[in-house]
Amino acid sequence: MTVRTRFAPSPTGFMHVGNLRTGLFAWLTARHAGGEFVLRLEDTDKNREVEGSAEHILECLNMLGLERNEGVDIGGPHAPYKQSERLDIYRQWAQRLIDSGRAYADPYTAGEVQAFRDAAKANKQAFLYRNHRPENPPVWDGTMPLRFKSEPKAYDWHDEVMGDLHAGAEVIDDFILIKSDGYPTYNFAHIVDDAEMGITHVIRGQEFISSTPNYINLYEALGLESPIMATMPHIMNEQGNKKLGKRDGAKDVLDYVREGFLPETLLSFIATLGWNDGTEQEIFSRAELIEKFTLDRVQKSGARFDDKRLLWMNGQFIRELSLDDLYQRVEKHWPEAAASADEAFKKQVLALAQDRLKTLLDLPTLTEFFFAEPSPNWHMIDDNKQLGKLGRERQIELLNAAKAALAASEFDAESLQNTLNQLLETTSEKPGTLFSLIRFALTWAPFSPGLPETMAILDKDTVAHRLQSAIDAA
RNA sequence: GGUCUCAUCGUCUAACGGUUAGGACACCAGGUUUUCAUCCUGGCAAUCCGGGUUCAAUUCCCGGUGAGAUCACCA
Repeated sequence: MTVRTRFAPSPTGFMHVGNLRTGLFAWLTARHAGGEFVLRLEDTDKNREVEGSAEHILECLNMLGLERNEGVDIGGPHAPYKQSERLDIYRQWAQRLIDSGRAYADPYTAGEVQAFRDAAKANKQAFLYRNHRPENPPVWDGTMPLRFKSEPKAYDWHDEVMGDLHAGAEVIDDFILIKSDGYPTYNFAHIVDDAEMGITHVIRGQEFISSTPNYINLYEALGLESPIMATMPHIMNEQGNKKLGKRDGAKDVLDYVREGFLPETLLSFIATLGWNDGTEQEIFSRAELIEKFTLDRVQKSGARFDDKRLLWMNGQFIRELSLDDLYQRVEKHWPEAAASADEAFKKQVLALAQDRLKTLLDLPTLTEFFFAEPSPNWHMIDDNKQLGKLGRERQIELLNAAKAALAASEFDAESLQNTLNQLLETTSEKPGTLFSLIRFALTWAPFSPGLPETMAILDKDTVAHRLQSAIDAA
């Protein structure tokens, strides 16, 4: 049997990590088994539809490299993959249920149903429509909701993640199959589509666990075999007390990319949020995930999104990149002053910055002074505990000595290190003071790469010029 | 309120009856002749509670407690 999974988002807004992870795990399940992955768009709620969100969903999947075998963007043997274009299909399946006496028209007004609901609530009971099932429902003419005539009973079923689950007959109800606007509900449409499309593994969020018995009841009524179920635990918000959602600060996945996170970081991070391979490996490449992912190692409990860990992981991935690869990716992130710099120079700078980047957005503050002459700010030196007590006269004296020594030095990093070491001896200063002083005079930055490397890239003339500027500004 | 699910360091997690309860992030300390970072070393820190079953429970069972989900003409 070919494993076929699907990701079936509704175009009602942007994708956040919770949505995306469900899609990722469905994709991984298919890829791991050498199966097929289908993208279906569940656009049956025209009121909540948000323009542009279908494109956004595709952009997210493409960004992470979750390619499809069939789907709304590329078509396939089960097209269309957009539910709003499959209305005839749902109507045919609905007719079967009507014919077999398992569906009926809902004659109540919205207000009447609401009254039933309120009564149940006042009674501290769960609302069940079937307690109000009409004795002689009218013929369904498409202007009122069509409901499933359920056969309440208890169910035991297996879930690939959660294990063996159970629910009593009291959760089975007559849910709506087709709304009065002619569109099917999720509850009906997804079952029809999964059957038509040959989906073998239904992978979805925990919020569906309590309605699963209803789905099984419908599968039986339709004479279908239930697919394999896999329920993903929720990703929780930062406080850990609520499922992550748009209203609680869940971020657009694409925002992470805009903030300088690598797609491979996101992939590895989201995958390991609730899944691991049982070893002590912390970081996974795309290929490793495909090779190692199995649903039975998905965590049962919800997990929180930890920004600190994401930041750490991004740094790890950045450091593993080749210089050329990293260079391509930071193209849009250079400081403005770097606009006129040539590629060879920028690559030298980038090589020094690579170990310091947590996100690609860190690049400007880390490299600005390589491209533009910084303005001297002697407060930085005066405020430094070691340097401050040196006194202005001694500071100038040391900078002059440095200037003279460097003027006579070769300008590769190794020679510069030797020159600096000699200067240490002739001035009898500690590296902590002498090197810090020179570093400030050259960069006027709170931190920077190593001094010899920095000077080598800056070149001899610039170093001489900046030291003089520092002395002049004192 | 009914129903369902879950429960190991602050966080993400490993240990499918026998371990000094392991790893990672974060945090703290030290090292790599300046800073920031990287890298290395070390440290802090957990089995929700109470009963069982067992020679032995993080692990199995029961009961609490806590947390989450669901009870829509949303998905």
